[in-house]
Amino acid sequence: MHQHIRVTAEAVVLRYSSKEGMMVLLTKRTIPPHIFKWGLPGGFVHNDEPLEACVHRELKDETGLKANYLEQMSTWGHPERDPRGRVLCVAHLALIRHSASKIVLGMGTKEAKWYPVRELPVTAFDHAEIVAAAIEHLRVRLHTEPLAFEMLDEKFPVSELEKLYEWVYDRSVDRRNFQKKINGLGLLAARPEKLKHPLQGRPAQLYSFNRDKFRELKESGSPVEIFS
Amino acid sequence: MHQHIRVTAEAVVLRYSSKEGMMVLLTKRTIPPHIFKWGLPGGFVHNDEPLEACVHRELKDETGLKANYLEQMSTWGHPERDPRGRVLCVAHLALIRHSASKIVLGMGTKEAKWYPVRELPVTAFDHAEIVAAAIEHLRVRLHTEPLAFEMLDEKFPVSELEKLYEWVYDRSVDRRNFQKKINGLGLLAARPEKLKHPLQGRPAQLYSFNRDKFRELKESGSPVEIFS
DNA sequence: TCAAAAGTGTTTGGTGTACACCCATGT
DNA sequence: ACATGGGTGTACACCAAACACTTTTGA
Repeated sequence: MHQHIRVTAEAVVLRYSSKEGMMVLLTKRTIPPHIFKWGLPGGFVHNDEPLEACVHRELKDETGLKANYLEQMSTWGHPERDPRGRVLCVAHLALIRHSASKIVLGMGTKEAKWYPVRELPVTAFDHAEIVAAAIEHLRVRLHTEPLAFEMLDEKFPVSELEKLYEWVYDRSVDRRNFQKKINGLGLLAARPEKLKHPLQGRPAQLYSFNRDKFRELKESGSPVEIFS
Repeated sequence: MHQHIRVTAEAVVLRYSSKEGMMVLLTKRTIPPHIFKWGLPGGFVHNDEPLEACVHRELKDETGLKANYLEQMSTWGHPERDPRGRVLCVAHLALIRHSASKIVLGMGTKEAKWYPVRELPVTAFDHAEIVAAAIEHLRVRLHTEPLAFEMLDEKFPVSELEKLYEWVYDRSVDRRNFQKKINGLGLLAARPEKLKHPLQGRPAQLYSFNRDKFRELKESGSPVEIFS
């Protein structure tokens, strides 16, 4: 008996801004099956290509974007998930900064668009499920891994970080306690400058993520809990 | 260009006992590549077979065992990981009770054996890495998921549960605090009987895991932390 | 001067952690 | 009686949670 299984690598690419919330990158299918529905960027893996390389390549081709962070998430292998036959999907989680998320379509490329994660259009295959799984994955990872900083600008006000966490965990957080906790860990480094021209209100102090400090904490044994 | 990628589903099958610690099930390869080295149970996925079904089938065929718990873990896709060509491995974590872990070889089946996780023999492919990843996976999951109970007998003394956690997190835990924490959650139900014929010392109270209570806690919103 | 967001400190309750003695059994 | 593991309670420290007023800016 000969095995015939095809494999795709796809990515749930997320960006966040306090204004629009969490958004996911989708591309419009131009061929059947599921023609004209929206799906995850990705595609068939080349024979000699690592999975992550495939995601990067397809993402570049389809949208011109470069993920700031990429990790494998889960593999979707239900035999009936694709009407064309057996197609395995190795799903990835990709994060990108809002400021670097402008889509540039290549020649003859399908349409691509950012959609609010909580207001998806009609999606192809099991891709809506995969997006949901990605958010669940984020929920687990954000407690202990500094993935939030992969979505924020290099310099950001604390409130932006806080709102990201509020979005992911879908609850409000006390500003003062949040700041205290984060400062207690020493993971943020204050920048000399402040946020220029806020839309309203007092300009916020800008911070950047102290990656070295995080590594240090992590290696010092005790588990690091960024957010509870 | 035609895609030619083969796919295997394999499992890191674990059992635990306080006497021997965590052990992993390995099978001895009888054909090249890596002939005579030890590898994970598993094999090529049938065209119309779900991934988990494949793991169950191969496990049954190769060792006569039935996993008590099975979940997908990660997919290993490096192009050079198998000298025969491109072979993707969808790795799973499987748990089994020590009392149900006696290997029964089928006809003409390869040799299979339990090995202490921290004293592996010479392994095939990247399987040693996959075992390490499984332990790491357990470490993350055991904080919040009741997977420990999938490895213990239906009825068990608290000390057995405690020692399992001590093994996984590789540190000692205060008996009294552990008991208090677990009882506080109400996840254990005392059984009327006590452990018969302990090797030494006072017979321990037996408990069983209260799955309904766990579900209830989980659904009541706040995240359940079984162990910190 | 008003609206909007940012910055800051104290109190309190709950929980993780450290710690020591007695109990039940087999030998 | 002794060795071995099982069962239990208390004190302390720390951290998470609740909570309100002042400051800085643009309009």
